[in-house]
Amino acid sequence: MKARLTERQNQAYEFIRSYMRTHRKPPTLKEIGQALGIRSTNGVFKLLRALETKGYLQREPNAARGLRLADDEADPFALDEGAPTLVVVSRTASDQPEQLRRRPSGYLTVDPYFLRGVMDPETCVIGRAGDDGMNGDGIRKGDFVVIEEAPWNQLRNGELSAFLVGEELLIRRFYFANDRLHLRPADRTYTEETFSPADPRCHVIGRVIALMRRLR
Amino acid sequence: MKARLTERQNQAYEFIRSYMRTHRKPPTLKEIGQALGIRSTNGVFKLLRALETKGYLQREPNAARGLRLADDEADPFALDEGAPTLVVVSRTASDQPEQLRRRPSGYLTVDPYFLRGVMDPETCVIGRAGDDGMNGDGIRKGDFVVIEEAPWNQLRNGELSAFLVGEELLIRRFYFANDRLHLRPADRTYTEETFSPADPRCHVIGRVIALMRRLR
DNA sequence: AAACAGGGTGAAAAGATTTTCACTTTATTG
DNA sequence: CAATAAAGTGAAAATCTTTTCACCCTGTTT
Repeated sequence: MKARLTERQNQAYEFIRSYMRTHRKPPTLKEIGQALGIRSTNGVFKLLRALETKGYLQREPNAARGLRLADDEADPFALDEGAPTLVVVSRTASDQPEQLRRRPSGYLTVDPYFLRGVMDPETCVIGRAGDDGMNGDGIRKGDFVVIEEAPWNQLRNGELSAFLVGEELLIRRFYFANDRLHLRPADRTYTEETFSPADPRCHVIGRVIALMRRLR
Repeated sequence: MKARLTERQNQAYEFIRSYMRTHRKPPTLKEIGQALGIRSTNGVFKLLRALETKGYLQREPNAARGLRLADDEADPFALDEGAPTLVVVSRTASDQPEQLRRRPSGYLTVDPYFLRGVMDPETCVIGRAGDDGMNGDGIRKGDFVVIEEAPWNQLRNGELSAFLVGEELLIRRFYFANDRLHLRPADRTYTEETFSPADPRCHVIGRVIALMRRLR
């Protein structure tokens, strides 16, 4: 059982964790000090040493940002308590669409409210809109889209859907006509593309059921 | 579309990626050099600069381990321990803006990734865009917006912000000029409104930092 | 042939970061 | 009360890291 943390130590610990989440790397002593209002790096140094001896932190001596949380091995899927965590697929996965989930670029937690109607959250992935072709529908390049995986013959005409074409994840309205898949953009500056269902250049991922965007 | 990587650049990129997985932080130039057999940090430096201009990497100048994979948006480390749950404010709260949180119409879980830069998730609430005044910026009526609460004098000019005006939650760009608050829509069909800072008809909630939309 | 991009070497300069030192404050405790 | 632990201040020293400079080598392009 780990030793109890003092209020101040807990603040430091919490800051480090939240910093690591957003920055993908540990903070420097100075950054921690700024966040907690400590002017001397030595003040921070002592806090960290305390956290280390209490077993909350591991430090790598003399290394810049040489911090690591002692218990950060958690499986992202293990802690679903209501909110499922979905794979964010990486753009470099386009060469092997079958292995979308194999090379995740990250994970995002999504409120179940946005997964309404989905039988199994495991059938969903998150991607990022690759262009501005759906600007007219309020979807911008870079937006995170929650996609329920589905083969093309399960998509309804006009349904907002996601496709892997070339290196890009395209969001389009899907139509099936004349034995061909039609990907219709909402913007006139983008042209409608059509593919035969068997065309390997176009991989259908599924329907888009939600959208998230970070604004800063 | 991203430029192709050379063999060497790809090796560097892959090393950085695998290093980050195991170490939970980016490597130093020296560490990269050791892994690839490059004796001069300058050799590594040039590789990184190439990766940056080709869009595979982002660098933070002069910062130790100031690397970040461009294709690595959400948290790859899963330090998760439950995403914060925020209050969704009800539209009927407009009569008593001070008590926004008192009458929640619901709760939503938000991944910490979308709260970047927010010190305390408790300072955030969620509202729903009351009109289409920001259609031009890809925000539609009914969208869920995550708002970091802030008084008007802490908002920067041009910052996407949220206001309670009448019965509606308005999303607008905020400008302060001539001693008045200007709420500027992105759509011509809506007119810019201005208020004196003391005007009780306009209640400033804060800045909009993220957006979520259910699409079915 | 000259010009250029990709990759490197070595060394040095410029910054960033971590550690150490000496001393202070506040609250708690035997 | 004197002793101790937690938390800090300020400054300086010791290390790390990133950046810049000057040059070298090898293909490919012009």
